[in-house]
Amino acid sequence: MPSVQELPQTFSPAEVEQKWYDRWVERGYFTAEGEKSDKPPYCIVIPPPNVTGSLHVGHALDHTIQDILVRRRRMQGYDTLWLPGMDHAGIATQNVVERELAKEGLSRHDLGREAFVERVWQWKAESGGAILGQMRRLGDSVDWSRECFTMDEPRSRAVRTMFKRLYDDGLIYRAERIINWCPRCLTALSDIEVEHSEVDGELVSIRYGEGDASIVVATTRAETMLGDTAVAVHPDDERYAHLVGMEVELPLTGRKIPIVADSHVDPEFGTGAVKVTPAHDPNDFEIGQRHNLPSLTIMDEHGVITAHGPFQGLDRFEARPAVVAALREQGRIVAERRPYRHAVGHCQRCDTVVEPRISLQWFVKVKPLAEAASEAVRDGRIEIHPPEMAKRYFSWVDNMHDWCISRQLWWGHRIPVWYGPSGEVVCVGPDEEPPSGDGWTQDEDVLDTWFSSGLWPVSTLGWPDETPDLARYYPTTVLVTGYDILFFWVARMVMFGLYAMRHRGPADSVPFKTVVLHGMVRDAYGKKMSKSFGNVVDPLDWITRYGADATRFTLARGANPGSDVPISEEWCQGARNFATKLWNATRFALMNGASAKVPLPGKEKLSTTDRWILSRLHRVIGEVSSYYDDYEFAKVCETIQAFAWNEFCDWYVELVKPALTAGGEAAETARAVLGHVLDRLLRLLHPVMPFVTEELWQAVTGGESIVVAEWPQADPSYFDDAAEAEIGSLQRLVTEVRRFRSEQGLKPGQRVPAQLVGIGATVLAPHEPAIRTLLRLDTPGEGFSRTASVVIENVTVELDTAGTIDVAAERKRLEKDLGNARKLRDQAQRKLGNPEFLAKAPAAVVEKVRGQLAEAESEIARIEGQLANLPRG
RNA sequence: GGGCGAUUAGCUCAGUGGGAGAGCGCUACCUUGACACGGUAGAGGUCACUGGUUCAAUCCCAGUAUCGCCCACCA
Repeated sequence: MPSVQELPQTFSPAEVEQKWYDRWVERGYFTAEGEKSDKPPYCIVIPPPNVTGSLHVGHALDHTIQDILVRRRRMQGYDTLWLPGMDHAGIATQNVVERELAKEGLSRHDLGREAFVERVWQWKAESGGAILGQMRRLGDSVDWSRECFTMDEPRSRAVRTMFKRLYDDGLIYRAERIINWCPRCLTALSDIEVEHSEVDGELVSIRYGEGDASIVVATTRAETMLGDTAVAVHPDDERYAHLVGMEVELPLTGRKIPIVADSHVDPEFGTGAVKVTPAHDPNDFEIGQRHNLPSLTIMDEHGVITAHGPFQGLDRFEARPAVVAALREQGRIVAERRPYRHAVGHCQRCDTVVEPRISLQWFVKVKPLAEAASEAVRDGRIEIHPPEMAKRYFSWVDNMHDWCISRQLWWGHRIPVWYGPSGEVVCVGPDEEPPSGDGWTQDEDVLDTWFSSGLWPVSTLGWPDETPDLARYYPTTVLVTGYDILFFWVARMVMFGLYAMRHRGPADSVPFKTVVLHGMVRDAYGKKMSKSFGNVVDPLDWITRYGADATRFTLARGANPGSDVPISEEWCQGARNFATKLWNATRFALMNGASAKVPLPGKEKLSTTDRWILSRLHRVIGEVSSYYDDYEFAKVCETIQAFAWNEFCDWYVELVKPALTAGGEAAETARAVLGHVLDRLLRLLHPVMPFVTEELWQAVTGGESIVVAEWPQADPSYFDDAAEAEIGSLQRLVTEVRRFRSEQGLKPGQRVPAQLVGIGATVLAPHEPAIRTLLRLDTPGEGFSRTASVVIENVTVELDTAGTIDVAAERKRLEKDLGNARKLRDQAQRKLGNPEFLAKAPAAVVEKVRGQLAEAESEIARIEGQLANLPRG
């Protein structure tokens, strides 16, 4: 425990952080108590970061919020479990490792499946270790004894169990359907892994058929016409009624294709006729199903044309202009619109244009799961915060398509299905032996990475086993994550959690009771962070230069609910400055013998100043506690900072200095109050700034650790309106005289003889010594000559400025103030003179306006008095 | 195309049916025995626009404009 002497002059975060984090872990503060605990449980599972890469500032925000919640609950006496872990991040990680291999001139196929996966595990070991180090630097109070990985043995078992159960329940099926395909990653993608963005394309209208039997279709993807198997028109479209049922010749191919009527077609768009390519467009696929049309695949998995003819071997983007050119040559192009902006799907991981493709894949039948997930939020078993975000949740779960879960990757959970020599299909549970014998092979594909993430809240607690942790910590209390993965992750956890734990009944099968969504971290101008823009913040860099506390404070300070989080280095410096301010205030207090170990004297012994700061402290404790309860982290930070800096440091410490210097009973009391306030203040701030508060709290209290200190309680018996009013009045007096001194160019250090006329009759009488110290006012001696005066409420401060004062400037200033005061008075009078106002406004408001009028009038009197006191000339 | 949100000081954002706020930035003065990562004082805003409701609107309602985000199978 550092003593006064050991507390160095400035705060150096690096040493303090390292020292305390190690000690916290050693002492087991972060380890959940588990079944033996008699405390209420509080559990958060971490959104597992991808093993690939390192933590970015978005993680820092996410972790800061979770750590704030967990640290506070720990102090409140909960048995807290913050469960850490990482995600194998299938496609993302595989891509990273493939890129590494490419540097060596190798592809994953050169290594083969087994060696490649081995290589990814190696990568995971290095990269994952770095992430754990970053979490320690941030101060994450996670339970390291329970660390998980989505591909470790227990989690893999959970995945296989889930797959098996869903399969047996008929909620997982295999089918040949049109799916999103990335021709670069060479895998299927789910709907949400496709990002739509607007691109400039070209809309060409092509005439199919000849003469009377011709029809014009419009397309942005001319190359797919090679795979057309029909043309569709709306059933009620009279323009084409005579053509329905006929066939037209498809240009370039010589094939005849039918004209069908389908209500999907919008007669208003384009020519009202659509070319139908069932193999390469999801809509057309459905039209094809409805009309029993053949699907003609004309591209391979790389997006290269396979159709026989002159276009064979061309990439889809080369084929497009080539096809158009060929059609133009035949006079088939009747119109072109270019550029034509339209939305095109891109692979979330590599930005390649996604190609709809018919293939055999595994799907989760989401309807029953999604309905349950929707219901859980609708009926309040899960609360989404901020509530506006629930709309997005509903719009997604209520309109979800079946989820394609198979991926043609090597890194991930291999699908636990075996195929027999005679076409048998066997889904193998985790505790079962796969069928052996000739001809049996396991499915080559792996599961979508979100399949295992969706199980995270159950799998990390030991599911499918009924472990003590699962019994105790499920449902988890809060889930904290960015709104960007509401669909990817949150909705799926709800679906899977409800399903996996349904034996517990509706209330206890939800994976978490509250979802706290935060925004994205942005730069100081609200711009998205991006490498190319050069505005990316590395949290470790800030931690190194300004400390983890400052970094965390900056993030929490920006975290207003429902909006993105802007941060800047300057603000981080400000947060660092705040830590330093606290450091020095504590040093000052300790240097003067402050301690939280001595009990606070009885109220009758406390000065008004003491009672004021205690009143404010206890009100702030109450406010801040409810801000914590409401996930209002920005307000938590703001309120604590404003109290600590603007009230405690700027006023209380300054006011108490004379007493401390003088010694005696008042000093004794002040020391106790300083200790009391710092103790509470530090505890209140600890969840946000864990390190500096620990270091200082140890020095002030000598307690074991602030990590396990009790959460401060607001004690209403300290609320003291009279003391607050009195100090408010004192502050106005001091500020007004300071203003006068500053505007009159009196140097701050310059002592000025003054008398405080009338102070004896006011509540400020006992504060006269403090006022004189703050304002550097000497007691008047021989030859005192009043050259100026400042009037505040019932006190006139008469000053001997030993020279001329700038009367004109002062008069100008006072007249401006007078104008403002009169404006306020007139406003209040107008209201009070309005019978309708008096009749209809609530009594409290009328009272308030009366108060404003009185205040304005006294202000006017004050200023007029001061103007009258101004020396002439 | 559908949905959501925003518009308040130079910047980023709070805020309330009844006298416009914070942080940073800016200006001036100050190395005062905790702190210059500091202190004191100050400047700066028709609360996007237009209508409506109300005794009273920055706040509620409608519309307009601009910006942002999400969803989406109009070729």
